[in-house]
Amino acid sequence: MQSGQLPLSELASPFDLQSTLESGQSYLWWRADGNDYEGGLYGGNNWYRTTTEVDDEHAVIAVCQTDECLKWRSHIDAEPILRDRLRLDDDLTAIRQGAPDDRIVEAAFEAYQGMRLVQEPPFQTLVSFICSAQMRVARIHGMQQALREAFGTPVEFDGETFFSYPTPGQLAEATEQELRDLSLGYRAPYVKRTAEMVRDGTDPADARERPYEQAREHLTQFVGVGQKVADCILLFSLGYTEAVPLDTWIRKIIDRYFPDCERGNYEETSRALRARLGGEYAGYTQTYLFHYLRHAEDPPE
DNA sequence: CCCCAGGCACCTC
DNA sequence: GAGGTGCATGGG
Repeated sequence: MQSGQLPLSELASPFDLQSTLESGQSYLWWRADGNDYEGGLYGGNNWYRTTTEVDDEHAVIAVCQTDECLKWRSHIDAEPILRDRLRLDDDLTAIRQGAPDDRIVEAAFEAYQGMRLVQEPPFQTLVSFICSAQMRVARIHGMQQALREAFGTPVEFDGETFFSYPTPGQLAEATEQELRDLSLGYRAPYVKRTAEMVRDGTDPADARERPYEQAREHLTQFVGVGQKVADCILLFSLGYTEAVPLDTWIRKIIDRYFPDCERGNYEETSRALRARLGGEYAGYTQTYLFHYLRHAEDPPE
């Protein structure tokens, strides 16, 4: 067992673990108290866990934020992985300066200071967002937990047994009925067929070689992936910070705050909102707006 | 009973 | 390419 502490004072910008992991970007971590996505408890001292693979070995990573630092425990040296997956080196000040000077954008950045985009493993993100279609955040997370327990590999950690996220091969071997039994509904065949594609050599990470809009188009070859899900994979896994996924919440936000960006189809509306939100880091701003307006009781005009 | 959730595949035209 | 329809499940 290894452990470490990463002083928050060494980061370029503030950091907030809970909003980063519970803002609907990633469904690949779970809280030690089991109270995922139930809100409250802001202020830290919750351990979050996930798994990773190093040289075909499965490892658990546990992380907890205190007032002064990010503490971690793991089978491996987790610091570089945390730095990467939680984008600890992002300069939020610069990102915020590139965002538009709107009341609603200011309020969102102010409400969740320190929230980062995540950068999660491509296949796991791909499956997570196939499951996300017409589904609530808490249930998407529950589905990923169910997939781990049904098809992942057991990993011992701190005297408990956890499960790795299933590999493409492990998921491809699941039957459609087994996936339906986990309440995946009509997404079950999408997950199975996509897992088969990845197992057989089509790598979602290959999208990285392409410019943004071509990368989005490339990802739609996977079954169950349309433009919106493709944008989520680009934004939350492949480092395309300009990607702006247009889901039901963002469409409400467009109606209310950016009606001039509505262009009647996904591609053009996305392009207009991307420009409106500052271009290069538009997806960062979008993620703040999404999280803020989904929880705000009394949003400003 | 209704409506909705980080939509997509498939079908017309 | 634009526009409809069916699709699973659970919560409010």
